[in-house]
Amino acid sequence: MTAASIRPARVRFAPSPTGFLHLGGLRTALFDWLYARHTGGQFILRIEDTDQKRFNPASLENLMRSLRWLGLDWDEGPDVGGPHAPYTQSERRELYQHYASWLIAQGKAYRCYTSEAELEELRARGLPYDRRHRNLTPAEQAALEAEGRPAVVRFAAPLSGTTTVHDAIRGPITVETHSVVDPVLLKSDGLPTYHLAVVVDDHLMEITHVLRGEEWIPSAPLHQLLFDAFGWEAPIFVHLPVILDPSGKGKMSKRKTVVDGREFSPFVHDYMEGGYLPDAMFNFLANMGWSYDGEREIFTREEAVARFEVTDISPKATALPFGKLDWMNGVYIRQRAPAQLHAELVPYVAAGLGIEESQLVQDRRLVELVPLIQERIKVLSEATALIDWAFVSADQITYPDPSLLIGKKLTAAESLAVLAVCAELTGSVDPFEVSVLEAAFRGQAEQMAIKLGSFLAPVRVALTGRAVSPPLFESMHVLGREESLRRMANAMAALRAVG
RNA sequence: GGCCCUAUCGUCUAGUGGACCAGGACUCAGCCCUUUCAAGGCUGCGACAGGGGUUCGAAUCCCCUUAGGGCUACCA
Repeated sequence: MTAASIRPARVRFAPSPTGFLHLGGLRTALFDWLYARHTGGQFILRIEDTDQKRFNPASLENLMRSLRWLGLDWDEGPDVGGPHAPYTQSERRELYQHYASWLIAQGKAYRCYTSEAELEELRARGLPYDRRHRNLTPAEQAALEAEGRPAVVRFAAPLSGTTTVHDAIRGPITVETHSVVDPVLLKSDGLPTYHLAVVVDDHLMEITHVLRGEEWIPSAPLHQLLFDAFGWEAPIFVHLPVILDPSGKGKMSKRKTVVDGREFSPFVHDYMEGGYLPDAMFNFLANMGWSYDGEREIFTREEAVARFEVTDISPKATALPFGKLDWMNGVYIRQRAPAQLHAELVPYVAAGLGIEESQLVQDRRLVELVPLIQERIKVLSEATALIDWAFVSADQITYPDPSLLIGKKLTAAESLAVLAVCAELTGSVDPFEVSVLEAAFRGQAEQMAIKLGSFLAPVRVALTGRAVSPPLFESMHVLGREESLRRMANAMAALRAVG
């Protein structure tokens, strides 16, 4: 543990509710949470909805649901309240107006009457704002006010010197102060811009560490200048590397993209619905820009909390390795207790089968099937495709390609004979248990001098309709003796029909 | 264009001047195991962007080049 983690940190995740939460945002929230928990501090959720034009009401619910799914619980926030409520910026507008007025009174900010059109003109000529209203005489200002022109409040940034912000990952970042060209603090609609709101709120909410995307680095000097202007101590800045597109080229887009023929979604809810386990996603994301120790990539939440340091985060942008996500999700699925996996699988399988969950929860077949597919699926949503044969009647197993019923190195006649003898065994074994079935079938295969794999192939296809299935004797047991016999009979008929 | 950030296997990463002819993971290939498919085990392919310094010694520090990325709004 380093000196940086001795003090309990107050860390906030401050998304703007303009759309669905994406993986980059979730990673930021995860790091926020990890650091708050590591230091025994607080994790705070704050909603930055100062852009009323882009506000999307659905995004709020999506956001909270996504955070809860990953297990990121917040100590203060819009729904749970806290000592610095409200936690929604649109409900704090008077606060920002007050601080903007204070800045004006101090001569550190001023009202600017430049219209959008005038600004557009400057931009068209490649020029920044020319500070035209920074030093208005009282008479000039009165005249503009009298015209009823809408005004914004701009920061009167210092005109010389350099400004340095300290980034916990990158060290000092220094820029020429004159490059900060009097940014707008208060918009003409009375709401603050991000810059004012973030500084005021981070100070008022006693935030100690600001973790945010590196796209904020360019405006960090402005924020430093604002903290200075207010006479406040700035928090520690931690600019997280951006997450790149899976192709590795460019920032991850906010739409689905296709790479190597596979579709990738940036949205968290697509992974929730796609059958990824929150534990796996947590573990996966924790490896994006941070690493546990260079050797282990699988670790628990507790282990990550114990070890997480903001100064260990890499400054390098990363492309999400989705192949590794799948692998890791598979690892977590295999680690699951069968009973828990069963519970997690029910919604997916019920949906896949098109039946009600209530019809499935008690179904003995699924209970038996879960351990069989546990090491064969990487995401929950793949389960149905592996076991749907167990939930249909014998007649629904058709053999469109009867040649599949022919085992490797066997003729159609031999396969038919295998099926016949297997049906006989199936009908006679007692008790109808996996080990008994296996012993009987093995003995028979040996007697007929057929490799077990080839011997079992016709039976596998007969029972499941496919050449690939969960282990055979267990599958037979799931179906039961009578159902197994029906399917073998049908298969033999299908094979004879082409034979 | 301007300002800023970054640079180790295809990808995610370890590495903070000597223990590195660079370690782990995913992917891929081969072999083993095997009841198909998986899972598991073993082996292999595979990187310090380039050039200058500093130093007895550099992946590690400095500079330049190159490449990628971000920002450049009364959006966040």
